[in-house]
Amino acid sequence: MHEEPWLDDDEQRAWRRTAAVMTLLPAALDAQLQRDAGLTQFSYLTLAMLSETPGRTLPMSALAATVNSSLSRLSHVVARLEQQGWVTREPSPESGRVTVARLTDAGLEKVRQTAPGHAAEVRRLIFDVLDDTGVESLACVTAAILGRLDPSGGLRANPLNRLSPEAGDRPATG
Amino acid sequence: MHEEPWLDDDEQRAWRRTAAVMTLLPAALDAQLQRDAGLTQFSYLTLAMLSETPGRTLPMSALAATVNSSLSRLSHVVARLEQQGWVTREPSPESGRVTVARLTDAGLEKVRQTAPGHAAEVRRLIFDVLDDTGVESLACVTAAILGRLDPSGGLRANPLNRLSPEAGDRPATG
DNA sequence: CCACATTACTTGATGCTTCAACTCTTCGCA
DNA sequence: TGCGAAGAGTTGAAGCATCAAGTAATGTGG
Repeated sequence: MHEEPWLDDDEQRAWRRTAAVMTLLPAALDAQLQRDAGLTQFSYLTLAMLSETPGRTLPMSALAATVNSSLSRLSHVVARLEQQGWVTREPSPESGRVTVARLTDAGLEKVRQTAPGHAAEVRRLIFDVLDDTGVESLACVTAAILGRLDPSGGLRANPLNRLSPEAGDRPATG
Repeated sequence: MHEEPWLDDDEQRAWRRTAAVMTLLPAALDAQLQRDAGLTQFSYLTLAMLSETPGRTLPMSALAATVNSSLSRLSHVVARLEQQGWVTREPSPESGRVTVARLTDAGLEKVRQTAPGHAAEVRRLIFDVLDDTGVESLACVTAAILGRLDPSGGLRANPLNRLSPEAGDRPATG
């Protein structure tokens, strides 16, 4: 913790660019998903996390932690996904106060259709412009910041993101 | 452009962390501004950009480019800022179709009160956990990504962000 | 000099996010 | 065993962003 709150020139430069990326990158990724799949980044991520889970089910709070969201936000989103037929909710047999979300077959199909295009956009916007050192830098810097944002590690710094093929799931484009 | 849309393990790791940062960092910065000043990051940025401009006035479209937003979004936000008494809008004398936004004295005062706390939070969440190399890495990586996001450079990759003191404006905390 | 496209901006509707309030269940504990 | 606290989840309202459509002013080709 410094005494001086202001940023020096290098920090200033880094911060301005970071702020611009934080504005433009999510907008670009959302635009692709909206256009090609009618999904937001968040609802896609929700489906994707379920698709990675054995049994394709997760309690709402576990899912919320996985996608770094509040339970309230997730509840609203899952309600919409349920209306689309991509997710169902059932009371857990194990505890009366937990609700488990389950990805339906239609939901899994939706993820499978959407994933390649999304992965391609992530590659286009991020990894196509970075060499190996750049990727390493990005991993380091974001790890450091995440440590500060989420000191407990309770929220998933590491959400599986449905951008690598499962065994036997390699798509035709791959 | 690769043939393979999927990400390898290193890219995967970098992307997951980046996605988490893009979720959590704006939320954290918004929380600080909301709590301490009743502003969103975006409305703060709008005020801050005006405060940096000679004459504290900018046409709406120039301001929109500066803060990386659509004109529509800016118009709604400026309407709210106008209601708070921090900004006024007047037709430009130079062209009948441009509206210039002007930061009022109250608006400038608001920025001055809000800036140090916001800068401190940016420092706490980002720069306190990065050494010089980390700052350099962040600047490089974000520059590369911005180049792809905004190839024209038309949107400001470089918004002045009211995080460095103006001459003679160094606060008591500095 | 007049139609037409373009630029600059606003507005209203729609949808997503957040916040606070609420229910229901389970746990702790006396 | 029974009561209060904490956990899990939902809901409704309010705020903010986005989108499509609209107005008004200004260039531009014929």
